[in-house]
Amino acid sequence: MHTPAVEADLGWALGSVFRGYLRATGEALAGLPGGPRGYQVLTSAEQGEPSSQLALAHRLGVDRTVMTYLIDDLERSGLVERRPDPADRRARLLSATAAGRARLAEATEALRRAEDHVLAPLNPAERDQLRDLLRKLATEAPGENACRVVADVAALEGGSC
Amino acid sequence: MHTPAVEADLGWALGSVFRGYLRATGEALAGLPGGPRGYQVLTSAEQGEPSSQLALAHRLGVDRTVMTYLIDDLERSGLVERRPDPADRRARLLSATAAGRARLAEATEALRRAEDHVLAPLNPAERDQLRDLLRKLATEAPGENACRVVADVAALEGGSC
DNA sequence: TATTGTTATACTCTATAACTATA
DNA sequence: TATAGTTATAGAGTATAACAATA
Repeated sequence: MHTPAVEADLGWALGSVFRGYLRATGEALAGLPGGPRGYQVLTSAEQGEPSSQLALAHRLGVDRTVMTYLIDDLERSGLVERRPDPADRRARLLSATAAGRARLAEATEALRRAEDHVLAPLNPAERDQLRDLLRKLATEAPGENACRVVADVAALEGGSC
Repeated sequence: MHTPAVEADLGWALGSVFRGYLRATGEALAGLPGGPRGYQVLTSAEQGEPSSQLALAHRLGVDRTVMTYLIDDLERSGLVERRPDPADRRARLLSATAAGRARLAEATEALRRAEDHVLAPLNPAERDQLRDLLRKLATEAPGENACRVVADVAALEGGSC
């Protein structure tokens, strides 16, 4: 065959695209603490979503300790603020500062250009297709959001989480 | 808006899908040295592609030192063999052993089931679409295969690598 | 007793630098 | 001199465990 087997592997393609995305956005988000992850935290903070650090950590697929470090860096840079949640004083409410909102706007624009670069081989219709398919997969993936992450082979073989 | 901003981010979707893929395949390929990466190396070795470790490392997006460790583990498990290339005795030719080919066949089947699990939210047509789009993106990405990986903002802004 | 967040620690993965052997 | 591969070392990123505060 002409196409080597590795190039036909879904995992290879996925990893390859992901690396390309991280490289492009790493340049676009240079200086923003946490890179793409920091951007996502900043986005969430700016939205003022009433989610705890723990809930946000789950959505972003990171450990809660990693979330602490991420927010530490963003707070040190004056982009976000932590306040105790009046309703549950164990939890912290995250909010973006004025500087954070400004930085987010810049980052969003830089990110848009970087994504255009990454998606360059696809035409506009294909780009929309890819975004839709990935979003669908990410939001409806079994075990990712619907269920909690459990490394259970039986569940994997089963079907409904 | 109802859909929180993070879920609309391409990077979030890509990372989320990639994590789900790694988790599912991590279970499917349990015991195979190197996991998905080891599978890709084994695949390449079985194909008998006349590529050096260095060339393979580039295709897989890893450092050449990582490739050494990967092959070390696969060789220790008796799945692949290294032989000096007669044409260039600095280089090594990789080949799969009988055990390696058998293990690859098992792994391929396990991987197929894991991918079905990961792609469960998509219908058959959508799965094909996603595979095609990712493959197109991975093989035609600027700076990934066509050009060498260089962290050059000017090139990024430019267009042709 | 369970949970949120933090800290300290350890581990894994990956990259850097120096080396050998070939070219 | 440059390149393929290896090794040792260092670094980034991540997870584990113990702790404080609160529920």
